[in-house]
Amino acid sequence: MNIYQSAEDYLEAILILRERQGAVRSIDIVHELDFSKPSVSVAMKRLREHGYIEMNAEGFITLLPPGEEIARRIYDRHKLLTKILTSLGVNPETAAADACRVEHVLSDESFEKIREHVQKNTAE
Amino acid sequence: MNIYQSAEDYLEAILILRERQGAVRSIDIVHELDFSKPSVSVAMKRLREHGYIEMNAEGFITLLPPGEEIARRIYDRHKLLTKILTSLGVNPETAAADACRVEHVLSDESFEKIREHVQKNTAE
DNA sequence: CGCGAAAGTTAGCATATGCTAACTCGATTT
DNA sequence: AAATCGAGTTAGCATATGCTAACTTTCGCG
Repeated sequence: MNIYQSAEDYLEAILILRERQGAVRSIDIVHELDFSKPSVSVAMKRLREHGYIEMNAEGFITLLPPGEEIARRIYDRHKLLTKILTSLGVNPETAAADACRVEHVLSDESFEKIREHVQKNTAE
Repeated sequence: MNIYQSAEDYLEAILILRERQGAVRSIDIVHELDFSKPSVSVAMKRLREHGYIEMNAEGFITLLPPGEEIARRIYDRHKLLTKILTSLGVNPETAAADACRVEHVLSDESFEKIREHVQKNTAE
């Protein structure tokens, strides 16, 4: 994986915002992640240059396939982690905040094992 | 908590080395963490200045109470995370590597819930 | 028309954290 | 004694990632 952790966060935020409200601009990400406009602007420039997103003349952002894939992967992990933590009794807000940090650093293998575990214990 | 993540790693490494071999010098940390000598030297200086460790004239390092507490906390978490991941079927090496990263970012609450879960499922 | 707000950008900066190069100092080896 | 080696340090650098200040551009409104 040759992408920065911050890029994963931005791509995930774009996906979340798209699901929530349809169209996504930089300013929405500013509010979602509580970052400054320049930080988001520079990050979007990087994502554009790497082919992860596209921005049209009005500033609306779309995920290109590589960006979509990363966003989806991270967001899936986010939901999975939130699920297992809340199932252990962790407060949903804390679980979501923890998921935001853990989603970037856990190996594929661990995610798969957690997924299997959740599936098994949800199937009942 | 007003300590850097890297400081947690260094303090944990000191504790691990102490348990493994008794005395600890900077050079041991260099080999353990696979960092350069200057990186470790500068980090030890910071830990010294913040009262987390002490170094005698020969360069031997001891954890002062605040450093010991942090090291112990992180190391406990490391072991707990490794345990739960391996119990889910994750390869021990992968589990340990994941634990190294997750141990810094998970909330106290999540750790406690994981601890309870492990205890319950180990008691049988 | 011209003012002001909203969105985006550029420039310059700060911090955490790693690195290499090059030095000191003491011990060991030739 | 001179050279070498091992440990530690300092100086200077690189990168990821955030920020503020200040600018442009566009658009709606009085």
